Amino acid sequence: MKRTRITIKDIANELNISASTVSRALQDHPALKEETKEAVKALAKKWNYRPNSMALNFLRQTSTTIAVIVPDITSYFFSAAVTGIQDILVPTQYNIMICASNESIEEEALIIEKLSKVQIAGVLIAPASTTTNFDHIRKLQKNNIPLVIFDRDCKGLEAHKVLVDDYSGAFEAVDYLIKSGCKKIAHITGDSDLSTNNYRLQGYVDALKKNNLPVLEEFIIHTQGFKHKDGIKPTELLLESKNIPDAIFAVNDRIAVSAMRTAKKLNFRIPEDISIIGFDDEPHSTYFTPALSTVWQPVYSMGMLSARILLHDINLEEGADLKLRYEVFKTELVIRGTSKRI
Amino acid sequence: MKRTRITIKDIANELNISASTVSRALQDHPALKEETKEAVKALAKKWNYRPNSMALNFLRQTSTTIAVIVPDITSYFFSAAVTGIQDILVPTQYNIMICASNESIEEEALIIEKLSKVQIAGVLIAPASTTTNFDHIRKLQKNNIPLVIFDRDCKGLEAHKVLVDDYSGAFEAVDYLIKSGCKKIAHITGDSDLSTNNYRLQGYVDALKKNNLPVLEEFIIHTQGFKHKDGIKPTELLLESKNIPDAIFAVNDRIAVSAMRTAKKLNFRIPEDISIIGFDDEPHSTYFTPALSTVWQPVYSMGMLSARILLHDINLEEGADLKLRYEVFKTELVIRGTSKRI
DNA sequence: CTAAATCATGCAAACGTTTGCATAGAGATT
DNA sequence: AATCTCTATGCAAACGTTTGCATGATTTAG
Repeated sequence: MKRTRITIKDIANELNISASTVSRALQDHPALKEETKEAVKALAKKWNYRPNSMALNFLRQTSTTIAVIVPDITSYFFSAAVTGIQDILVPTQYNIMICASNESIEEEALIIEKLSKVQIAGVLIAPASTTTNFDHIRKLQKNNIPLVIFDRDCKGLEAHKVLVDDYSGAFEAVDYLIKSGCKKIAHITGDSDLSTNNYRLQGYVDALKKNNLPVLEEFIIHTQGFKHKDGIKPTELLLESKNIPDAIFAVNDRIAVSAMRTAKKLNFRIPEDISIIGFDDEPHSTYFTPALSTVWQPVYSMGMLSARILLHDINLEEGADLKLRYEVFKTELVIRGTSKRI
Repeated sequence: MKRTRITIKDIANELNISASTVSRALQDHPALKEETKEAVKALAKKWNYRPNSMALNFLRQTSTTIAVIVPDITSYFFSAAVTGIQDILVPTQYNIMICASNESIEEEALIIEKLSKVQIAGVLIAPASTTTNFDHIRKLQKNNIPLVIFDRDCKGLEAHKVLVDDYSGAFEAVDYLIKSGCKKIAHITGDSDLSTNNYRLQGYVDALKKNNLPVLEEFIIHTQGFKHKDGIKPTELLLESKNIPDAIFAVNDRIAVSAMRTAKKLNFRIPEDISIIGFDDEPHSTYFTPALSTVWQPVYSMGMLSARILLHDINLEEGADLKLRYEVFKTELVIRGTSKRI
């Protein structure tokens, strides 16, 4: 009981005309008699004719699939970005293929390898935190596949980029902490291979410097992952040391949240004894007690703009000269309960 | 500077043999001379030949794309399920296309409409909460596209189904609350069109009955969405009424979390004055104070099994008789700080 | 030494659609 | 009546690969 789809030939046979006429009729070709067009369209509708997309792809040698590569779809941050991408792409003819690299450059390279087998129309990528070598990404460019890099920068790689101003986001947060009376501000940062982490770290350092506060190595703690559990040890380290900080600026909300819980367990009052500010503004961050102060990122807009830029690139005529876009979104400081009011 | 991919014909020309021989050489056809095969393979490698997947798809009239339709990729629950699906599908030849219905039957139907234009190998779907009519899903079946429904049941639709035992998950949670001394247990439930909500409600009701507690209509509050904000009003309603409950069993963690915050704002102590149990066990639920008691669902396993069942169905030989799978996963009650110890 | 069997390879069709070019028929112009 | 110009349609190639069948060359058997 194998389904055989209606083809253009079936319609042609039924109406005793050629396949080309049917094809043209369905495209409203001006050279055709109105009568013929109508007959074709009527039968096509009656028989529920659907063009065979695989024949089309084959003919044109391009597919209508756009790939999105993100480090982790489980995190709110990337799933919100993907939502933005979808909201732009769904109304178009393009379909979206979402791939997760699990923060691993190896998996990322494997994904690109697999994608290069199926032809794709374009790629949106937020590189893995371990991606320091861009050969696999360059391979896409060599194959003339339109590409947009978002959220995380690939220094030295020329491509469309849509980023967030992590530096000034971090700077503002730390500057606020200082203005609210904190003098010993620690920073829990992540993998130093990652551009976003570095920009945030730099913002932290510069805010201290600007306010004539010392930059202490013991106050900068590196952690590996982005998950809640990765915030526990660093916080214990800070709060059980001799030189206890009066504020923690965490690289993201998850770390901030577990710093909060760890501080509470160690009987610190928030924000009286220790202020905490995160980064991301995940939806549940408001619901903690006290509610988390954090840095909001326009992640949905970032997804949308990335998708728009990619679409534009894909639809560029052959010869047109390509102008690389470099877009940076501003963050917003959201002060809630884990930091003192100015 | 348009890239022209190496084709089988290019190799054939270079070696002065026919395209068919090249094709067979690459497939290790036994009738070919070892010598020829090696020459072909060597050149294919040297020239970095990649089979044209669109030609293949066209020839076979099937694609290697599997679609996953979920109500919302932003929620931890579905993104974790998708991760399970990916972990099964990525090592195969299949590619995954993820689509979000935004809990809307209209968008869901639109997605299926769009998907039926591109041929797809199979579909995994967690239906939207508003999906009460299954015509669009049946259309897939009519087109002989393998299908697995997961997480949410479509009563009356015959298909592979992979679900979670919401009923007993809810029953156990409420039974626990009663055993811990609660006598006036309220339930914040969701959209009554949704199978999972109904099973949870039924489990709640039956647990009360089994323990000879009255089922009070005023203790069953319906809310529309699944987001944090949807839990505020219902909780206020409950805690500001004349008959104040001593426990709230919430339909999911997000609602539970906002019930928690609302209760705290109204100066209830948790769990002394009011116990709270959620459903889902999202990663951040542990990090609230007190940590949220909840019902864990094996969502990752559910995703994996769904993908495995779909793969099996896709690879079924033409005539083989199809046996519909109906799998139900057990939940696990996770008692933390928002409920009293027994 | 001829016929049969085996081996290695080529030919051509098929998948569905589009599109440049050709052409049949009708009407208009000389 | 011969030529020209439209108008409406058909023909055939192209996209890359696979595969059943045919075929030429070589080896083996009788």
